[in-house]
Amino acid sequence: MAGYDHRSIDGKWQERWRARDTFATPTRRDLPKYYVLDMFPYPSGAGLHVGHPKGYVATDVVARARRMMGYNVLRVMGWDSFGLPAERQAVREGKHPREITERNIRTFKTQLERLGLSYDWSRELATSDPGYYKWTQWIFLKLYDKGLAYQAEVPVNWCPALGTVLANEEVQDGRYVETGDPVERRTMKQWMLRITEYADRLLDGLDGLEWPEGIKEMQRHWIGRSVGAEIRFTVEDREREIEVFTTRPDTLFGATYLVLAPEHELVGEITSEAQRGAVDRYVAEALARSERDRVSEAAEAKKTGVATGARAIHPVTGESIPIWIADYVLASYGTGAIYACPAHDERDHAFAMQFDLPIREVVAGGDTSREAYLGDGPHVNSDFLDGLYTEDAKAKMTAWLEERGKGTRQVNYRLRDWLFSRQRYWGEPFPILELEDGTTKPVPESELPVVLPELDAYKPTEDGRPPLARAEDWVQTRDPDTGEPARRETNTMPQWAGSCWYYLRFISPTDDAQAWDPAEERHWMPVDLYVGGAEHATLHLLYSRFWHHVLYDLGLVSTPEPFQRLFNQGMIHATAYQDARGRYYGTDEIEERAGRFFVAGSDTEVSTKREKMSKSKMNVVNPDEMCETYGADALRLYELFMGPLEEGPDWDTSGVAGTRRFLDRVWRLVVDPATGSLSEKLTDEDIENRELERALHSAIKKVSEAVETLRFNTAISEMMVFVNEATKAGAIPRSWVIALVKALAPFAPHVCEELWERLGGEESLAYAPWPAYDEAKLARETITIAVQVSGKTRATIDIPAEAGEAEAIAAAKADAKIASHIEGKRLVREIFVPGRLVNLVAK
RNA sequence: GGGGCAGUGGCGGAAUAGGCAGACGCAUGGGACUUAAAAUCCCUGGGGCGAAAGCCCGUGUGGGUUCGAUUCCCACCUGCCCCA
Repeated sequence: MAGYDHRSIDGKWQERWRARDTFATPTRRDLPKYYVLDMFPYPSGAGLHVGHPKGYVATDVVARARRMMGYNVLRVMGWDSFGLPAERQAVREGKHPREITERNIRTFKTQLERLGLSYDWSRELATSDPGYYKWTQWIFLKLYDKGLAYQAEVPVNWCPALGTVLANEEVQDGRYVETGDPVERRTMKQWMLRITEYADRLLDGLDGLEWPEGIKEMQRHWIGRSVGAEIRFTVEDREREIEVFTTRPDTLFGATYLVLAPEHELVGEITSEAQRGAVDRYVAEALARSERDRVSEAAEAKKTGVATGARAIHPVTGESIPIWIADYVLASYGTGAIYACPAHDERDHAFAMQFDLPIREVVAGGDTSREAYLGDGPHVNSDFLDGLYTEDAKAKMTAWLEERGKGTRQVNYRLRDWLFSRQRYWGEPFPILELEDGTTKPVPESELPVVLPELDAYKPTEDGRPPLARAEDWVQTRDPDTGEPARRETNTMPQWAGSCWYYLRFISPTDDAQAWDPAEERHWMPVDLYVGGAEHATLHLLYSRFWHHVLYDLGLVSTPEPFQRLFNQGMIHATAYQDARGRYYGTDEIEERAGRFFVAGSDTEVSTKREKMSKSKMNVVNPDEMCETYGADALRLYELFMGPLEEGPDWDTSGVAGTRRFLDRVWRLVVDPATGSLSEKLTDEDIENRELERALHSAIKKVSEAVETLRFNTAISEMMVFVNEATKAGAIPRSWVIALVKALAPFAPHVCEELWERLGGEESLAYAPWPAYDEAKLARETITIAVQVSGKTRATIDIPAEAGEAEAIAAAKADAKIASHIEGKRLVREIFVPGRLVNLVAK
């Protein structure tokens, strides 16, 4: 046996950790804390593939290393277990969603356990557990009490086939992306959360966070704060005003017409009789198009629109200008109306050209007859703004409007309030009662949780009410305060709800009396490191920050922000094979012939494409098989060795064989493969091997830094360098090998525990002190530097590390090769870069 | 359409306050050991010319700055992500 037997060792140590409760969260409070968190998964029926554990392995390395460094570590895992897929699977299999969910969780957990991840499983939680969602409902009541939850008639994406509202991202080209069922816009009464009230706080809070700059930028853009003015135009011959929002009040003198969104409430009222037919037709057409389609057109694309026949009074000049409707103006942004300044806005310019409307330049610097000029410049044709540049002109115009009551400074957001209800079964019921007089009333805290009723069908009712309406006995209840009849709310919360606060529940997961213990919360929060996919950049991370800010305002948590540091791991890719009809095939169904790929035993040619690993693309690799063949440690190591954590490289199973070979080499440093006892090479005597010792300290340093920087791939290669050299060495001090085993332990805990035990270590090395490195041992006495002649490297020379400029240049000139290159030439410059090179510039 | 990130051997990737391009691993080829294989160990490992020493070219393309550019600047091409 040239290596170790992972089949017995993996199981042995996983069993010991379990039996000894090795990863129980520490209760002592005199150590610095470290809360490292994975974005918890939705337990789908497909199980894990090797792409999933990448982030979990990274956080496990951090958690294990931090424990050895003397930190109190909180390391936990749970399940985002409410959601539509389980409900659909339940319908297909004729089972209860709870049953499906529990089965999927068992599969996920078994798979994760095989990887030896150091979770404190006693803190496991699931958002669909009544003991958990009791507190989700409790937080909803806090939002409700604070006036942040309200019901409103809002336009939604309604899918008649599914009988539910869909999120914007689930709809494309008027169809549900998964089933292709048509989706229509419909106005319905929905629960909304007033996230817009926190827009500024969510924006400002980003500044202090250690998040990838790109993610912060995405959140800023999503919130989309813009400062401008709301300006009131009077409709000619009517007692009506139209409010428009603009970020460029400085261009008001360039306004030559108004545009209303087709849905604008005044459209019907102000349209002239002559235009009514055209307007009605246009409005009907516009409503059929999705908002996404309407805004996705290029700014200079052909515009459509219709004049209403009405006119408005320019608030500054008193001029009469026409009012149009056009679908490039959205009802949901600003006031649903704009004034058009075609000289300085691309869309307005395209529109004005299309319908031959006047273009009036008010900012000098471009040729506005040809295209909109968006740059800055002195204002012209603008009366009291003439000569001013944009910034000053904006301020002056806004002040002018405010003084005369014709407008106000206004901050506008792209962010909308959060549509918070779904017409589904498998979600949190709202703790809300509807009384006979039509008013709503929260369920008292003492009555929580409002438990999901048992149902045997999960579709909406025949008349289109949500599935919970089927539970008549549950819906019909009584107001616990008055005993009067009441009806329960039959909508459920969206999947985002449970994931908004799970990191807090991990602090006190089994507490029945409170959502979390305040003293514990003060100890553990904020999350020090949060690792997960970038696909949650806006929604999940914005929603949970919103809830957390509210909880902070209520004095329920001690920090305004939940996640101090965020890191996005990349998604692993693999080759996917797809035929002309779009069907995917697994690797085992494909054969290669003459450089082309075919479905095995057929003439069906398939194309190859690099895709994110996914069950639906048939390109997954199962981690269980990797653990079976190569062991959990080799898999863990490869997940991190394959590239930087944020990248998404292609999976290559032979790479796992490579990391396994490395682990076998480590094993053989300690264990003699012939005898099975400790290697004869290990010695307790001092050894003079500066290079090997240097490699050891360099590896320890690199790994120590990686715990902070998360650059694991280069840290692993540094350990490989040491092991390669140690393998060649005749004898190695036992203490050096012990230091390596400790540094490698967070990556490959099973084999390292076993080696540690054989080397005489006691209990577990999970809490063994982290090895120190010595900068002095990293220094070299003699270094090799490059010698260039006119910028081209011609030789390398060995010089003492502390050699100065004169010494180095003299040594360079003394080199025979260099001498031949500079012979007969004049040296015009001599450059010395300490530790790097000498460059002799010769002519 | 806008913004961001990236492009390095057959492959994943290393190296940027500008300083020996290709660490480490995979795949490849050769050798040792072996009856043989597996495993292990050693060597090779961007391209071209050359017997060799060595020389020339080479980090998407084209320019620029510099003694010196994978790294900085400009333009372009390609890919991915986000937004629209």
